[in-house]
Amino acid sequence: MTQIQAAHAASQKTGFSDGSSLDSSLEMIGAVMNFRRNEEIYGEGEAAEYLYLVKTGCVRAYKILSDGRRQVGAFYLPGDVFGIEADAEHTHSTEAVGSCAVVVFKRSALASRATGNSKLSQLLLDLTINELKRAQNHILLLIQSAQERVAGFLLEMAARERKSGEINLPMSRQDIADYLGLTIETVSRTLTQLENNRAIALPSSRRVVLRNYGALARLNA
Amino acid sequence: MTQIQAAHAASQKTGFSDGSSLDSSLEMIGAVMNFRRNEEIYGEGEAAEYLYLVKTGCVRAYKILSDGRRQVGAFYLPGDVFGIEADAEHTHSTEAVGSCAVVVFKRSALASRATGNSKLSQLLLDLTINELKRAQNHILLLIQSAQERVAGFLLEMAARERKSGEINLPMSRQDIADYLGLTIETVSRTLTQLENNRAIALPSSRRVVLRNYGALARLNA
DNA sequence: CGACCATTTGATATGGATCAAGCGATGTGG
DNA sequence: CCACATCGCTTGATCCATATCAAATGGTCG
Repeated sequence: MTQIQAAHAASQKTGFSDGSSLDSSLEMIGAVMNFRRNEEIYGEGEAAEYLYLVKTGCVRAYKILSDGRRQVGAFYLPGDVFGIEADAEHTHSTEAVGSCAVVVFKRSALASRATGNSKLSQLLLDLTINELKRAQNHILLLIQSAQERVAGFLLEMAARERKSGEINLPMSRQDIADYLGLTIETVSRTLTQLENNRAIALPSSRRVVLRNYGALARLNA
Repeated sequence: MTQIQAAHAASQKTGFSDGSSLDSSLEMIGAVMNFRRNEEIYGEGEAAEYLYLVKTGCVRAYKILSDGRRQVGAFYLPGDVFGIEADAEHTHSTEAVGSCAVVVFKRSALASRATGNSKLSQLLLDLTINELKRAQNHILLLIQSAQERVAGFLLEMAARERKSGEINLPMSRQDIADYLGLTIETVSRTLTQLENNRAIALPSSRRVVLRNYGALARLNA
């Protein structure tokens, strides 16, 4: 299930019964903000008063380790909600990957839309469970080989982009490397290997055509 | 914060105001079940009607990949609640590491204890956020070197065991290896390295004395 | 056109996996 | 109570996947 689908499902289950999607509901109660490439949205450790819905562009959540290494925990695409990965404080910093627009709203503002507090809690729970599943899937990727990680990443992106066949990668090789726990060189080499195996085509470095879905899926857990 | 503390905090926040801890509250509404070493508690994909509270022993949550590799997602110790890592179905299988006792109760049974449904939702949300944080920490471990992973694992266990200084490992080297994405040989070698560095002592293979906490912490993110 | 940045490609080094053997503790049958 | 089998752990030797170091290529923007 993609995040968009999850959000819709969550809105169904939680009483947005006017037929509107979660994102259009939230859009009405929040302000749209625009961020430029690499601009910080919030920092790790900040109070987590707000939730965010990606309208356009892509957001990365990351941590910097004491020795300077960077760990990218997630990428958020249009329709994804982020900022839920916390109770009192955010556990990651977030930045715009490229220029992007997000809807920002106070957690507490949700209460006025949902009929009764339990609906709000249910929505937050659904979103958190989604985030947990994403993290569990990420863990699964990280115990595998470089080929398996890259294939898994491409399949994940393809599932989320929803235009089956071709993926547009908004993020750099370095972003992907830091997400997969690999180096930029290994990511690049692995992509060329997959291209040589006819599993994918790379019309440009940020576009990936899935040529042999089965071959990729076989590399996946 | 340990899971026990988290559970207590959760019970405070969610209205178990008679001063009892979460686990003793749950104990009253669930049945105690005993499991033998390696006995399955539930399987991946099963309906997730129940929640579980560890009374004694240790439980592992894991997945088996298509090629037979095993991924241990978490260890649960006394005071920990597990089974929340899911909405409709469990995302992992769970087994008793050694013989253990758990309190089992229906999710829905929580409602009768909590005063009003929102309290229940809040409790579930707190537990889920805790699980999410655990997963995020796990991700952080998996992008690091073998030494860093093992050191991080020991520190995590020490924090949870709460008898600072000495850790009792209920799980085998294979369990640890599958949790850390390493081989059993590498886990073993890394532990002996840490022993040679005077960071730990190993009175027996399942007992670890933390001799130089700072050295371990320096290996940690 | 030229400078800059992202990406690819190449050569080499290395950490952890793999293959293999030895060791120690625990339990079982004689 | 001892001899032996078994299991979990450690240690050793070698191999390989990925990191590291280095350079070339390509794409973008002033």
